[in-house]
Amino acid sequence: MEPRSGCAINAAVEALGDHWSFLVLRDMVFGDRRYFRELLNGFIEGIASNILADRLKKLVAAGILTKEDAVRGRRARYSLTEAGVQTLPILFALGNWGLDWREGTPELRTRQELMRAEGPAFIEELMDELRVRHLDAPPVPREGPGPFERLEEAYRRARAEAD
Amino acid sequence: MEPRSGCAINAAVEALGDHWSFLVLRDMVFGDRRYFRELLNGFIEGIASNILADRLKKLVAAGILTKEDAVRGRRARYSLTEAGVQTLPILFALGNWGLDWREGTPELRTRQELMRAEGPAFIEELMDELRVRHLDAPPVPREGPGPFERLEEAYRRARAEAD
DNA sequence: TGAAAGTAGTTGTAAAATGCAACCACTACG
DNA sequence: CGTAGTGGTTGCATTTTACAACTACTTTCA
Repeated sequence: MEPRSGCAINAAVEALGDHWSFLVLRDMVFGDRRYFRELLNGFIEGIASNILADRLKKLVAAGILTKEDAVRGRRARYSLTEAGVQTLPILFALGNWGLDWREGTPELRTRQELMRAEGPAFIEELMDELRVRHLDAPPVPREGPGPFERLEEAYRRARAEAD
Repeated sequence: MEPRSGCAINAAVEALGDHWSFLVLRDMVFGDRRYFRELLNGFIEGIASNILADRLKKLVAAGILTKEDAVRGRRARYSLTEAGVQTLPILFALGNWGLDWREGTPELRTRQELMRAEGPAFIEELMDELRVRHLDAPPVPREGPGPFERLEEAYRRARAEAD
């Protein structure tokens, strides 16, 4: 596909900018989903299987994901590439905007609010953890819970408070 | 339009996430274009007039833009709302990603490279300037050129160097 | 070994979005 | 009054998306 221009913003929009690509990345990152069925069934927005298949194919072609064990009928795992990991700041910026300008269920707001409260260093921490999970980077030496665990924890606390 | 979920990322994608909305915002912000024809003729990617009309209408409906002087035949000016100004970090994140992971013409890379080099404070400065231009905020007291002028300058320097 | 359940998709068809070119109603200006 | 410019709209062809059913293959377990 020929890019419509040499603009960096346009390049990102062409690679990622449709209704589903960002949501696929969101679910891979924050839902830790890496298999076709996992993604298909996990989507709160309800994606069709052919659209998911198409988006995964395009994201792989664009170098944002890789696909392992590509044998038909066998569970094939999708992983983020470094380019995929680097989309996290975009997801954060999108979520941050949506948090201010659109309503959201209290549970779903929690994640974004925590990320915002923790600041930019937290985004870096999440990206490092993604490199461990998806790119076989050596584990980050750390005392206490990792960034995703802290998100989970905040989520549980918010739910407990809501009761 | 019913949102497909209460997720903040999904909210942003539904409001902004199609091939054109981000590019309209980009041209309004960085190209300082605020009129229909200006946008229509200015697009390096070549947008159709009905698509531009539709996107502007949707962005107004979503509270991201406002439209003044809406008399048919008279120049109608579009302005960013505060929600629109707040999309700048998203544009920055998209451009930053595109800069690393896609090719771009040297001229167009300049803007993004400067923004990256100047850091997060520069984004804030740009947003303040947008509030002056679009929201009638009082001018920012400042010695020397403003952030958009500095972008222009860097752009000119890059072109001069290329020759 | 053989049925059942699970895997990643594909296929067919309808609906929606997009792209293109021509056209429209109005205003500003000389 | 005529011409150029304004912000669009209209009609139609093409492309993309959505939904549901179906396929080919593997794994599990009796």
